[in-house]
Amino acid sequence: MPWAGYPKMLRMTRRSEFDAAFESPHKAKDPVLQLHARLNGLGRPRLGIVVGRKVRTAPARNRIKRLIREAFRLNREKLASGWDYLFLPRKTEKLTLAEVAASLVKLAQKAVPPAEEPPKP
RNA sequence: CAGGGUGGGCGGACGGCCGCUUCCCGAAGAGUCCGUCCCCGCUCCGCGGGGGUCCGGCCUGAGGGGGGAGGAAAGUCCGAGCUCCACAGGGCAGGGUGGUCGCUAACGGCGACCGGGGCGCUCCCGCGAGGGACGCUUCAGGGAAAGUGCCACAGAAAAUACACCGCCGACCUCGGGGGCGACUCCGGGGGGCAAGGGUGAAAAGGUGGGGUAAGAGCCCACCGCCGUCCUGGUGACAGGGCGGGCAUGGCAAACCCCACCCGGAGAAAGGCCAAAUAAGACGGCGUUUGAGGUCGGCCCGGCCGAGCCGUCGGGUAGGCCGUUGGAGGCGGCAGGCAACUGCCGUCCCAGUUUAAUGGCCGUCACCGCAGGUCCGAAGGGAUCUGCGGGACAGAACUCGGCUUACAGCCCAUCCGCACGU
RNA sequence: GCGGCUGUAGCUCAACGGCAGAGCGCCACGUUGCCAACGUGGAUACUGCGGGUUCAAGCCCCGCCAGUCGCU
Repeated sequence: MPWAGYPKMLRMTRRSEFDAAFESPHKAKDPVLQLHARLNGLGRPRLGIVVGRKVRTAPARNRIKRLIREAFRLNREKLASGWDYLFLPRKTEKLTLAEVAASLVKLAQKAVPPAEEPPKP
């Protein structure tokens, strides 16, 4: 069983990090999610989530974030290290973990060019 | 019985796997950062350099243990604590509250009481107007004889009352008739009246009688109202006696008046550390004859006070504290109608910051629908199987309320043998 | 966290507390061979929602909802 934790070092926490990810050219989207990916030079992947006020209530926003976090956590093996992954939800109602996970993996592979994957330190 | 009303409570449980956050313990490890220890130098406080890693702290951390959303955490509508503004002073302006008494840290909250309004196949009294009892319900409920303003349309008239239809023909007068005459009859005018009609949300007390030409508080009785005194009550008020023929329409959630309350800003408060630009340019005001500040406006007084304001240009926007033990929860006893309070015992119960408290699965319980079986006279109930469902909503300094949202369940009480079956 | 403003016909806006209106748009008819323009007539609103005050509320008061703009 691979270690599937989600500590703070795997999260994006700065305003500047989010702004940089939005400026990145590596983008992909499908009906469920939208992804902005960016090289972070840290040798590990990091996750950022933005759920707008369009989703009215706080519990609904939390639900979306939790599902995306869970999908990220369980599928980290399939993601390229050294990248920041900023996700935005496009579908906001009746989400399931399975569809979020499928979308997340697919978009990550689509947005990140395999050649640019940095060597492990 | 179903189904409702009112008040109160709960807001799924258990297990498996994988995670998040915080606190504590901590095998072991590393750096040589700080303290400490040793040596050396300098002008003996101290400072600088070198070294050791025994001890303490910091750092990393296998593993173990404890805690981890709500009744509304929400809206931000009130009230406080707390922090800063030197103290939080006076007046104006502004805002808020509004029956009384109490509770409270405080409140626009809560409790009890008082007083209005509305409703009743209800009851009692009265010829009647109406009064009383009971039950339910509702009220932002100070002041309208300080002032100002408004009251559309309709209507004759809307607050100095008034006279369209109408009623009267006592008094004055004109015309006509009858009678010898005293006088009398008819019609009109001046005039008298406000009972009836009609309008309106509202028509200037009401009912019954007397009275009159007709009428009218004109007079009387009762009901209502006003004034005054007495009694009871802390009080709002209540009850009673006496007096007055009745004045005082409504609106203050219109301006306003009265009483009481309110200094401002808010944890992005505020404090500390680190990092970074620059001692930037131009313009204006000012240094004891005082700029500016004292986070809403004006004035006065007091205080601080040498810088302040505008435009352009540039830099940083990271960490720690505040930050969770409190008007605190639970239980018992006592006081009070109650809100609530006192005493004793006991418990420690989130502390995040792109923001934790979760994800998936299973079992049970719950609810709805469909079908079967059983019980009952029936409405229904019990049980089994299958399918579906699980609300409103996420702490962000902390409390007390208010308001709003909410699947389903439980308890108490009331309506309901029926106008649902 | 603190504060302001707005909500009325399909759209943009009016309305001393007294019967909710204007412009554009829409519909019908006329005009034209047809269309546009023009002319005539007409429809369209539980004034965001729920209460209250008042004889009477779009307007006054209270509570919600939605939108929008600021400050730090």
